[in-house]
Amino acid sequence: MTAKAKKQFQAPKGTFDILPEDQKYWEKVRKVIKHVAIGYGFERIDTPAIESSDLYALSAGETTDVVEKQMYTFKSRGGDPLTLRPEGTISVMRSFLEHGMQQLPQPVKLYYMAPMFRYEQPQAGRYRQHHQAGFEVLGDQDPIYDAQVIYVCLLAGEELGLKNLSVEINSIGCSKCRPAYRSQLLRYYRSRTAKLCKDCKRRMKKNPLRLLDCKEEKCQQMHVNAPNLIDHLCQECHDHFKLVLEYLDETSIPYVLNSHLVRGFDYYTKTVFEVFLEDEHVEGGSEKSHQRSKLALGGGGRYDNLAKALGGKDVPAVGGSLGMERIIGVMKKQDVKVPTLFKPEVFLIQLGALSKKKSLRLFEDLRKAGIVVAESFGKDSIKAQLRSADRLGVKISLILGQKEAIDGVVLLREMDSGVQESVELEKIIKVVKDRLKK
RNA sequence: GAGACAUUGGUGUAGUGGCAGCACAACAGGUUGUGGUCCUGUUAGCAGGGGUUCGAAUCCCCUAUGUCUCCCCA
Repeated sequence: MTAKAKKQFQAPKGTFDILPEDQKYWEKVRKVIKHVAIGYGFERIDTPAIESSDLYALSAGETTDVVEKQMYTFKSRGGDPLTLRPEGTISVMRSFLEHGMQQLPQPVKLYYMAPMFRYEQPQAGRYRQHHQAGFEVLGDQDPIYDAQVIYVCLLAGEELGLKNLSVEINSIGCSKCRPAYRSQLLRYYRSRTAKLCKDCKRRMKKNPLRLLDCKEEKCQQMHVNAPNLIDHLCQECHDHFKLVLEYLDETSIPYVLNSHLVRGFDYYTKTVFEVFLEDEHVEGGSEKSHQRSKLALGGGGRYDNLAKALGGKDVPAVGGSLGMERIIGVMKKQDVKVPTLFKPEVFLIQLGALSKKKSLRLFEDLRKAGIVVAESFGKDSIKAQLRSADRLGVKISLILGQKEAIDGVVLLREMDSGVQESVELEKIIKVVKDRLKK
């Protein structure tokens, strides 16, 4: 490939190819997510990668970063503008309402694994197309499902062999108590606006709850005395949150309350949470670098108002999602072992025109018998083919030469010892199977 | 949207203004139809464009991509 062609045809910025060598990680993650989901009664749902653009403006919040500047939106011929989905929850709710799933036994538990699209500056662990695995429980307001969703997210990580996972949790109230809190918060900060950093001034207008999350030291000093959301929850939200925590106490989940935790979408109510990896290898060890080392693997929360925002009836719901790229990144970093996908046991070698023709049939007979076979039929020298066999680490090579093809036999070579014997073609499958058992 | 650093064969790298080298990988050989180790050979690169210079991988500018801070998020 010339340099020019390479330049011209790179994968688009912030996207990447998942190459064969990495597929084992993806396969493992998909398998474990599916296993955990099914174990907890979640059924698979797949929604389109495109949705009506209005869907997101109505639900996620028009002023959220994602809706404001991270969506891939385009005109569809003659129809409403479409958007490549930036997240999964909204599509699931849209589908729930569209297909009248309120008529099913409640709650409806759904899971998905799908690519998401956001226009932003790529960095490590942050892409324009990334994959999320999500769990949603729709149609039930019981706090036990908040706890279950959190548990399932963490469990998926643990079943994948990840260490040092933890959960941060908070309640951001509901449409009854949050507005009141918000105005209290604004009152507190309004007198102190001058001292706030540039970003916080913007946050005051856009999303006051985010003020609490600021990392600037000066701002943080102010946050200490700011009104605390937890103290301003209405009775219902308070009781709900208390129960969520009590249920979590029954699990082994290491959770931490974080009263500053706020999530990026407007549709969240009551419980919000994030799954983190506590990184042990912090260089330098300063407090700042320690904070940075915390990597968010996923998050979620309750979204009781989403259905209404989409024009449906009240559907209380809670869900969470995990970033698959980030999980795989941690698996590699923590050196989690995953099985190789293609591990042939037998290698079929052909020599000469006649046996080359016959090898296709023999290969298929072996495969049909459940034996994992490999070949390099395109190479004609026995040397090259044996080298391939060796590289693949097979136990047995079958050599079908010109002589053997005529005599109706095949040579069976044990790769470790180099011992060879001639076996009749009709018996070869049985013999190979016996040898592989040893 | 703001700032910093980076980019040399498929991969990892050396080369600070004077012949682009090394290792691994890949491919082909090392005399009849036999792998690993070894030996030989082949393929393949200065991200793209412009500028300075007798001469640029090297210095300057622009672009692209990557990485890291912010912002935000998975």
